[in-house]
Amino acid sequence: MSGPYVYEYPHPAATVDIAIFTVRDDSLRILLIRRANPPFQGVWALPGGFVGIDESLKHAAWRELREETGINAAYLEQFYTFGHPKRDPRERIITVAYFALLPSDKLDVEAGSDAQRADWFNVDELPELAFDHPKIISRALSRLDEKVVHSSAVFQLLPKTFTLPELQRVTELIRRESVDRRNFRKRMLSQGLIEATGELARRGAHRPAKLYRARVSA
Amino acid sequence: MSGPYVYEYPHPAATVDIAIFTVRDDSLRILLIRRANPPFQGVWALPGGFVGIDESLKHAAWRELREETGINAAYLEQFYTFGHPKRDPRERIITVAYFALLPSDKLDVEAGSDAQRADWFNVDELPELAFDHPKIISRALSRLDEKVVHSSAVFQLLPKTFTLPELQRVTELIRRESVDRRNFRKRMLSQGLIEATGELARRGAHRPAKLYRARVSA
DNA sequence: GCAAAAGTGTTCTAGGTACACCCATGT
DNA sequence: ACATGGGTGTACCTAGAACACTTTTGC
Repeated sequence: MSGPYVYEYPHPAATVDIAIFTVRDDSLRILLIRRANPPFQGVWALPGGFVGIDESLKHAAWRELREETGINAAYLEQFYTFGHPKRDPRERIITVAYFALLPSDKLDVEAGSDAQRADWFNVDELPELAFDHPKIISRALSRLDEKVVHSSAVFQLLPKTFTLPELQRVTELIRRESVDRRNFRKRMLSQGLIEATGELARRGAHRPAKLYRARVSA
Repeated sequence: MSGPYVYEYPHPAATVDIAIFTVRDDSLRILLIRRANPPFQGVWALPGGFVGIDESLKHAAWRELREETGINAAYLEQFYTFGHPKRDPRERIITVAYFALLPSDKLDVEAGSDAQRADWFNVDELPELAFDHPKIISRALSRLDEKVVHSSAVFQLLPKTFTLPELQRVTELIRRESVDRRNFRKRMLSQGLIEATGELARRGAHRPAKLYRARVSA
């Protein structure tokens, strides 16, 4: 399995890039890695890599996710493919972009341990980014917003059990607008997507919040 | 610009495929072409082709659209990328799928003239299809459904002016469910997306319908 | 005048929004 | 006791759903 590989016509390279989101320190965060090699050496970028010639796109995305976070259970969804001819200075590279949602309590040491190599950035305070990654992230964020409105994907960003204020906060971080607490509760509880565990979360000098879990969809 | 092209690592090929929709003879139709060469010679398939090495994905999609229909004005949107390693028996091919919406009155002779080569198929009566094109079409249809609910893309399937019953019919063909005429009218007119032209459409032995046009979004 | 499709209004229901006070805890 | 954040209910409004008769035309 080593080159050279010869084709009659020029072929682009294919990669996957992953926007891995989580909620941490009261902000929506995305995992970025510092590029070890040119081009854009030392610049922050989305985790990603080449698609194996016999590897499905989703498999490549899972593999990258595992390599960067140590996690192999997460919500993973393809959202767009970027293929501008000059988006990579080396050669023509088409990248299939995925986003992944990680529960805040599953953050692996691997990613957090070496902030020189990988770090979780607040989506509102992004550093300079390699390639067309600002565009990719911006599209990932708007897709995430749609997801939160029209599906139950938010739960993927929370631990198995969570409180309603936590759920509301995550929603607000993504939607970028705040909602009335009573209306939020009413809506959530009437939709039947969550159920109380019966436990309480004692988290400070105030009344404890009830814990809920996402109901497995029928 | 001729081979051979040599790479250190194996590269997939990249194509675009387009699901081109229109409404015709009271049905939602998709343009298919009969494959002239192996694999799947003689079998119906989505129009599509290889992405030029210096060509953007969207440009490739426009080019294919133009080549197959003669049209170069239409609603065109990328919706998913298919990359299963075995989806093409020849080599690894990753295809970026687009859908296009054509107004019923702009159908070009090119596509209609030679039914041996290209034809408009009712989406409910599709022939046997090459590759993973059934999967691509199925995904295109569900995306189209979402579009119709959440955006004003439907207008792209209609002539510049149209009647409310026509608009309703197109919506019903895509959504696959019928709605009450009065409620449909009320909703459309209250949204302010259409405006009356003042003209009437005399189309048979019955009361003529008012013509409307889509309002350019503010 | 008859068949065929277009046009039109009201009532009911459900979901969304606005809004303010009491409750359980830690210190 | 007090500061902090969690929990709760009502009134209003808007959008969607159900529903039947009249109008205009071509033949």
